[in-house]
Amino acid sequence: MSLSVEKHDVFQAIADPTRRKILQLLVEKDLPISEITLNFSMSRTAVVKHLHILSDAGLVHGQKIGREKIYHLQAKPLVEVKQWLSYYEQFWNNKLSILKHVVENDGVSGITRIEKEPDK
Amino acid sequence: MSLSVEKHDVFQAIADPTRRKILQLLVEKDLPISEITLNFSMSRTAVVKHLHILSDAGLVHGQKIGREKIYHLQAKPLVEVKQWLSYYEQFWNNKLSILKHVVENDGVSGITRIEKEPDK
DNA sequence: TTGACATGAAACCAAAAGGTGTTATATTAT
DNA sequence: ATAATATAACACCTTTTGGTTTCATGTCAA
Repeated sequence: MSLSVEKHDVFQAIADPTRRKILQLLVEKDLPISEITLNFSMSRTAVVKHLHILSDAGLVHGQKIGREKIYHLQAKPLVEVKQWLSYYEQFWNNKLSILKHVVENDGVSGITRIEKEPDK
Repeated sequence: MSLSVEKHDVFQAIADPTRRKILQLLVEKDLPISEITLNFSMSRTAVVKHLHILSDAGLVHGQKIGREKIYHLQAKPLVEVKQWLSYYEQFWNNKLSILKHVVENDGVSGITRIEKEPDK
């Protein structure tokens, strides 16, 4: 009953290009299913399925108004992805962070020549 | 032939929990396939398939040393996800950013009561 | 009230995903 | 040389995905 039942995983929800495009469309403004569908070359039914997946992940919310169902973007669940990413950020930012992490965790293999190797 | 042929999409690569766990394992240290497999209850062949997908996305790199193939984490491709996310960050950070965006893009529907509503 | 519109819901389908097991090959330790 | 190890390469299987079409239902406008 809570706001985040999330039957579908956020990571899986954003994995599909079509769904990412839907999110992008909803950034500009809320849209009914029919208008969302206009932006794709697939059937309305297919779009609806994507909307359901996005909805299950908590990324959009559809509200029925009259005969239309207006979808609205809800970006909050993306925080989970953001947090997951932030953990890995140190591994592409600079090699010193990697060294630090390796030393702290006694990992050794693979880190052969760290010496120089200019950033990037 | 370039370093980023990326047959597989990064978004799709990180969508699977098993693959995310593999990345996590490789954070600590480089590992051969056999050792990676020890962490899962699936066959080595299945793990190898996940490694291929991660490799196609540029997230790991396997180097054959002797009879072992040592896999190494390469976080850089995650930057793409980070950038994609940063675009949406404004929509969960504070409502003022949303208002700003809406005004700039003439989107109107859906933004009903922005007035107060304390940050978070 | 009647037709057009917007969505809901169901049945169906091909292809991709995620697994399995078997067999072959290269490498290392004895 | 030989056995054990580590991986590669297949063939095969089941479930999930992403899509389709068809039909039913609720709502709005004339």
